[in-house]
Amino acid sequence: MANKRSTIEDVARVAGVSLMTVSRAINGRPGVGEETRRSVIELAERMGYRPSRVARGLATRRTATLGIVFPDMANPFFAILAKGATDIARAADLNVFIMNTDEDPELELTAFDSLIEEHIDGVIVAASRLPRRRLLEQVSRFGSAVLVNSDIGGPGIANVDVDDRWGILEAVKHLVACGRRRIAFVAGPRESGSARRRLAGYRAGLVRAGMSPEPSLIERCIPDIEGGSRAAAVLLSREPSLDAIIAYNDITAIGVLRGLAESGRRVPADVAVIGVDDVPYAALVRPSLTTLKVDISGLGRLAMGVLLELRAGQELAPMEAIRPQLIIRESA
Amino acid sequence: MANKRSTIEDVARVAGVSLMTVSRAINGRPGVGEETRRSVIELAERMGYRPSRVARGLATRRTATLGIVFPDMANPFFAILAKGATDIARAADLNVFIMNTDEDPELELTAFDSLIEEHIDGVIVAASRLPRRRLLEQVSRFGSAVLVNSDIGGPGIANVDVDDRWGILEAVKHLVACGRRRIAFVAGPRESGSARRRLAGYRAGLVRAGMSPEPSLIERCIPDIEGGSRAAAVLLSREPSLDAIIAYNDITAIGVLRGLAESGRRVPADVAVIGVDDVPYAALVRPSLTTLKVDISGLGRLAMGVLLELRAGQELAPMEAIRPQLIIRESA
DNA sequence: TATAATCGCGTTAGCGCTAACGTAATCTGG
DNA sequence: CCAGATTACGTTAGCGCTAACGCGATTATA
Repeated sequence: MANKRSTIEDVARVAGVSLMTVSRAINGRPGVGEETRRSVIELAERMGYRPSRVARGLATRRTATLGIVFPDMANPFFAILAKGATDIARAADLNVFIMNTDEDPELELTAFDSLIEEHIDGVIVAASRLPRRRLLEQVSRFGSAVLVNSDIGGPGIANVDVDDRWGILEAVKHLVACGRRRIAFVAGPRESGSARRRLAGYRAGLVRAGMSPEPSLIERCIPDIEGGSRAAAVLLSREPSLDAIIAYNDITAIGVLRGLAESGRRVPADVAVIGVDDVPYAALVRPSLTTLKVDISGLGRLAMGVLLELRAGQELAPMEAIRPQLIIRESA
Repeated sequence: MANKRSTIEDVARVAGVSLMTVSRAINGRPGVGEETRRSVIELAERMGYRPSRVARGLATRRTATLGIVFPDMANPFFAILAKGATDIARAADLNVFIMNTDEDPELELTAFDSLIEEHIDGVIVAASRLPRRRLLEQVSRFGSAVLVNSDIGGPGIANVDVDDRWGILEAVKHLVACGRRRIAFVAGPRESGSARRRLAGYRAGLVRAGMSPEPSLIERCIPDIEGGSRAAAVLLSREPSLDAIIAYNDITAIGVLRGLAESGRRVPADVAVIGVDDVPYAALVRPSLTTLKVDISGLGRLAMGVLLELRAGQELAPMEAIRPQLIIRESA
């Protein structure tokens, strides 16, 4: 096996032309006659010739490879993001290294080092665990970079975001339109940027509806089922009159559903519930969950599209944002 | 930004030694004095020098990069598999290209071409959509390859499998031990290799328990909730006395639960149900689902481990298999 | 003490490709 | 009909690194 691969020189020799003619023919560059080009391409194909991207990378100082750095591809959010991004990259004949950092800043740094060693042309970073300064320093090492859900800028750096604030604002608007007046919010972890933006959306939504956000209607929690369930119980004991709960995400919202059921509240008759993410189970629980769906794949495609523009030299890439969509099901 | 990266030559010049001394020092190879080595490494670090894997790859004809090819990383199975595999690769300081084929044989072929162009050292392939001959032909282009859940062999090719047959056999054994005697099987799609192996396990399990597999207790279906629900109804109408159902996977099993509920059967009192996969939702449904769990991450780690051995020249890699584990919950 | 083995380093020659320039043949236009 | 532009190639010089070999100085061995 592995019968030595043929090189551009082999092709040139057999074709009876120079290296450059083959190179130009293969890469569709001018400077070769149509007939020569066709025959060279055909010969190359017959010989099973495949250009070495490694050699090409060395010669051109562009590798036609990119990198994506995020915490964990076992998390569907990142998996789908990467899928969307690589779909676009593939269409442009670019390969991409996907690096998991396991939420570990040290591993994230070695990932960046590794990508530098691979001489990649650009990088997409989502949910970095590095402090702002360090992150900026790292992404600046690359020719171009796109940051997802971050507001760090600089030359050759673009941003692509989910408009969480806008989404929750829509959710509040929907609940108000349904006649809900005591709307609570389960806020998720304090450190999370998205949690912060969602909370801001909640507050802005209430204000816009002529209400004022009350601290007693806001409860933080660990973003899992148990956390959601407990948060619901806490909110209910503090504000028995509440008639709607918006949760940090769907998992939390499912917990909220449990908590409400255990307290004897009916959903949506007594209390409406809205989650965020539209995870697959959201449609399966009883009652099925009304939720804010983000087109994650679209987010990935957008990020990669912006990166390609950046790579091509279109320096100006303003911040792009993707708006969630309210999926109305039984719970609200 | 992108202030020109320093090369090995820069380091050598500043250090006042030759290129090779730097190369040897950096790569931990013999032929340099301890003192020189330390000072060179320290200088390289201070200068922010990172060796170019591209140049190194050209010079050594080994790229220290690998590839993984599968249909869809938005599918958690593949995402987790890739995660496990890349964890191991990272520990060995290898980078990996992850290629999605979108279930498209054409795209799979271009993925292989692309990986050849990248000159990767080895590849892991899962759920190829290529005919056996073509797949063998493709993976033979690489120095080493590991196939997941396939039985294609050859020089430099190893296999890593989930022992589906054994798993279902265990499930049958468990049901028999619980006193079930009319065990049905929802078989999933006919084309799937895993479906075939699971069916074989079901038959073998019955035989081993002294029963004989009856066609009326086997029903194929589309592997989604609707399909599972319908299959349960069909089985029930054909064999009202059945007291257990093993489903192709958890999604199907959840459908089966629905179907049984709609027919007024209680689970597990009247009918026991077992799924396969242990998807997160399996623990959330009512009753919670007894299922066969596969350590997918372990499968990925195993695959990558075998690939690394192959790459290192340990030619002999017999077929390795991972056995599912029966997670006993309420449904059985 | 002579000889071989070892150590610590340097030099040379590529790996496979392309950028940049060179050159002969053909074309174009006034 | 001839200068200048254009076309269709070829040649040369690297990209950044390492394999392989070279070579003097030190150390072990007979």
